Amino acid sequence: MVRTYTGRKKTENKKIESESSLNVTFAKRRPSVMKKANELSTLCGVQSAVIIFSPNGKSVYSFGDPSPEVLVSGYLEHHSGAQSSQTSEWVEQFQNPQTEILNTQLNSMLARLESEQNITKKLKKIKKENQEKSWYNAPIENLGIEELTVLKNATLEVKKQADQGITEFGGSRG
Amino acid sequence: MVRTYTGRKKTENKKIESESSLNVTFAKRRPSVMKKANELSTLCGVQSAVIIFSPNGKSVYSFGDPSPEVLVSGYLEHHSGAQSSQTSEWVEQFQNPQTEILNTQLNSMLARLESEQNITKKLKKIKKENQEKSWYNAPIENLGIEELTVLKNATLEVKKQADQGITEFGGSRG
DNA sequence: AACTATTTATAAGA
DNA sequence: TTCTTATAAATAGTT
Repeated sequence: MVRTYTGRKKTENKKIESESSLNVTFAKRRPSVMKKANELSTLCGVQSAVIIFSPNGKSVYSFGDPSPEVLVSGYLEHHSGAQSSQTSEWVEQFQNPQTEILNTQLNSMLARLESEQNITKKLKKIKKENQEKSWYNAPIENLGIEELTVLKNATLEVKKQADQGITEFGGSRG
Repeated sequence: MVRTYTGRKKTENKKIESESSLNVTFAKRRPSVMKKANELSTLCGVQSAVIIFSPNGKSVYSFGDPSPEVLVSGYLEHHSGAQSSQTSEWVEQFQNPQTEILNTQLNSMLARLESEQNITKKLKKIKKENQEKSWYNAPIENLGIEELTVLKNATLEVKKQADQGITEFGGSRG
């Protein structure tokens, strides 16, 4: 048989023109970026977050260890205080006097946003999805990064709520 | 000669115990995550951001197309309004009535923080680093993700300021 | 810090 | 579009 298939070619460095292949590439690469970030967090015990918008800009995908919002908050806070002294040294910002005040308010608001999230509601949603898809019974290796994030966060939430006597998650059993 | 080297072993899935090898792994993997995000942005024309804290938590590395702050702002804004309908559907938050008000204030503050950054100061810093390292003369392929980000952002800034008659960047010539 | 054997990630093709 | 496969990249352990 004649074999015309030659495997992947070397990388370009510009936007993919064909919209269909662009979407295919996006679908393949987006989970990989998040997976890599997750591995880095796990292997090195560091906090990381990834935020990616879809090609049409209408949806956003995020990964965060801890949650993206918490890490984003920490990121903004970090930039308000001591400057990092390594690679990101070139990021010069939030240095004006008034900024400190603004940042205090900002963090306060982020904290309020955080606390306003109803954790119980979030857990109900997760539980509902569990019943529908039962991905939690699958081998860890087969889970997507989103499911792993849910699992990790859910575990933390459940542990947190367990201390308060709330045990709604995982209560269903036939 | 006897060859005892066997190449890389299969992956684990837990935190690296040895602090030294943890740092080595972090140093190897962090740039890769950012490179992948940058490729995704370039190839697919999408917005993305990565935020990674160092193992000691004292420094933060970031990549953003556009800048991390802008994208973070967009991310927070996105979560305040319409819910994404795809993979990140499970992210339920910022849904309370009061949240909308908070978020408007938040975005307003972020905008102020943005504008308070002195772009000229940033460009001076970049220029100084250019003179010290001259990475801008190296082939694009050899540049790290941080330098590429600087280059990209600097290009945009210069273009923006050029419209205003400000041309401080790139003014030195022996 | 530089070097290789392998493991992963993927661009195309079927 | 999902699956397959050759090849490009990433990287763990070694030196």
